[in-house]
Amino acid sequence: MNKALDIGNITSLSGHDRSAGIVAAFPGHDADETYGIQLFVRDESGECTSRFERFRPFAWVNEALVADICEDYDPEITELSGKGALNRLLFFRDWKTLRAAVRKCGRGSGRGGAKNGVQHYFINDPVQQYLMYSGRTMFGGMHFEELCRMQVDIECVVSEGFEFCNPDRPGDRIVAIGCCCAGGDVEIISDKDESGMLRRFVQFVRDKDPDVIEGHNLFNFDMNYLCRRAKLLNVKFGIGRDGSEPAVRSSRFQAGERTVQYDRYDICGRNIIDTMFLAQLYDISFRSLGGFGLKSVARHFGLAAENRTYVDAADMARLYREEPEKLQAYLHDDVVETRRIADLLSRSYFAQVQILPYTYQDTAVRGNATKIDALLVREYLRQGYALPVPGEQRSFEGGYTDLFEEGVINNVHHCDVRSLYPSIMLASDIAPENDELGVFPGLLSVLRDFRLNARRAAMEARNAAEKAHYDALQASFKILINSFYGYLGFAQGHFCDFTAAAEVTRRGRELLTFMIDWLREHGARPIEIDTDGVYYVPPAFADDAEQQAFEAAFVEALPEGIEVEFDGCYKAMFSYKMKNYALLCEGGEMIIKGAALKSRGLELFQRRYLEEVLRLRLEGRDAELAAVTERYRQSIRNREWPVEMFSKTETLQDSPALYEKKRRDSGRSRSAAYELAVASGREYRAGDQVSYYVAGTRKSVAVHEAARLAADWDPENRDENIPYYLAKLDALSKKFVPEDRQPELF
DNA sequence: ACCTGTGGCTGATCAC
DNA sequence: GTGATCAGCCAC
Repeated sequence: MNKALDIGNITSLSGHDRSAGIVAAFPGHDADETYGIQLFVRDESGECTSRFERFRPFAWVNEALVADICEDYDPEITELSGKGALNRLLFFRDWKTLRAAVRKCGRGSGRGGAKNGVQHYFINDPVQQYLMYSGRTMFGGMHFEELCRMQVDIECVVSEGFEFCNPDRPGDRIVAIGCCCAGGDVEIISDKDESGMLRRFVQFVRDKDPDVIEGHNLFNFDMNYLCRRAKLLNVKFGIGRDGSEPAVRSSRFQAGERTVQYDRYDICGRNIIDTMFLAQLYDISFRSLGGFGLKSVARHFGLAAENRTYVDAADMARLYREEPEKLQAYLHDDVVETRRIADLLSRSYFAQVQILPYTYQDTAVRGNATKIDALLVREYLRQGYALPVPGEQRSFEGGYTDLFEEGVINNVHHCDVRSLYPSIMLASDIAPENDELGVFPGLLSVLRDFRLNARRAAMEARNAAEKAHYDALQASFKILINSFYGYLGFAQGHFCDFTAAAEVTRRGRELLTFMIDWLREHGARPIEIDTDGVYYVPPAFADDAEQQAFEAAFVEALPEGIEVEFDGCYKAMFSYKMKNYALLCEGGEMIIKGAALKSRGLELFQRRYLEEVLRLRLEGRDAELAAVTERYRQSIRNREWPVEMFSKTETLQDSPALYEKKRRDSGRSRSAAYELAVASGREYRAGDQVSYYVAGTRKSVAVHEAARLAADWDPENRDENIPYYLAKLDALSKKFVPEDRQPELF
């Protein structure tokens, strides 16, 4: 281990107890019925030892509430120092008592902030409480390869006459369970006797005793199906480390603007990692995934199983009867791909869990601002300081975005300020006003140094495993570092500070304005700016030395603590609107940015058409534009495309039930995706995607009436709306093809 | 029960 | 038709 990366002495970051990694922890009682936590710790030999530690769950309250709670629940009281409103820590004899006491404090979880008069706060999970109080972390000191990981996938058949799986329908059933543990072979459990299969699966989990169970869409499909079948068939699904069955509750997972409603399962002493969630989180930063299904994700990362077998899901029942070996091969490939995707995407969460007072499972479903909050709260707790209550929310101004030139521009350079907001916060000492211990700036600065060290270690790594380890480490830190600014504006954070957030962005805008002025004064032409970067046409340089002198002078002109990176030279740029542009790289590669140019809200044919048009324009081949438009027109008229080309995929932000409620209560407009979801009879929930196309023969149709599910497409009886799609193509062509290059109308 | 932020573009719907 | 509004997606 690189010495510079020993986080053992940075207590605010690593937790204050660096003893061996906990692989599992769950609440329980010892022989004399005292409440506590059962711990499983794996030593260097890989052996797991278990021990019980007494632990009293706790809650923060304001002193005014103490007398009232003491009356009924007899907590032990610790006075906390400092100015925060939550200045007493109450320890209760067990979880049940804590919950009852908290209920007495009033409604909500205590995160409503001062405006709601909230005077208490508690962490609603005993294991998380234990981690926060003890300063320990899950898997501390372990390597990713030492984790015992298991992958699961199941195949089901649907009763005759039904289209969708329903585990509560006796005629439906699981026909095969594929699982793989710790890099071993894939095991397929398949039998005529479904109860027997489930019992064998339970035994498999107990034998292998995994720390983590991974699967693609595991929460909303496989776990759900397995548990419900087990219940229906009266099989005890005791896969917990204490032999208990999984617990389930409805929860929400947020990935950027998308909210996914899911059935959260908790297996005692184990962690569930859903690779579909990880893929969605990945896509927030990269926006490159075509879809979130297993096959689509595997293909995107180049991880598809060799000689992959493909099976039509609707054909599962026949396969099960007639070609079971084909079904098994298919399931085998699914499990292999799931494992590979998890290998790639879960490392960063493994790196995080060694720092955060969270379980592994929580680390992979909870947001960044919440994680920063947990780090701050843990340090205040360790130092015996009171917690502040969040102040009242207010909105504030963001980054500076502007556009100075439109159209095709040759020889465009780009520069950006390295970690703009973190740099501003550190250079100008901007921190939450109520952070009296100065933990926020301390953490930020430690994390930044630490990340630079991790990045260096990754570059100097001697083997692939070491490189992967340090890469995951530095990537996780980067995400955490970038979340510090967002945390200032996060209304539920105990240390949020909207004035500080506004000051950060104000200085950012000021800096960008200065950069534009400098570029103009030195003969450059700024084209487009967004928050922390500028696209510009540099002045004509006689040679490389002149360019270097220009860039050095620019760097020199910037304030202390602000670094600029020159990170791109492009042959051409098509500047369309703010946050919307296309770049042609020196090597011929094209980069497209912006909702207007590459949104999933555009049908595939529109995205393809735009790609072709933008490339021709960037390469100065305008003469060929008319032919491209004409070719797309012909394809629409002649019905040449598969349905995927002109169908649209939308994510339901609300459940169909909530949509209908909003329509009734607040006059929400109709929307095709929801109307189709409701009409389908299938159970949709928030976060599900709906693909549809527009049918009919008239150009102007109400989309919500003319829309059809892509799944119901009949290639023998094509009914896509030709005038409607032609009009869409024409609208696009009018926007991106110059008038003199439009094809002649027929 | 859960939740980082603001800024910008587009298409669909709906009242006028 | 037109403008306002909203939902969805994207940039940073």
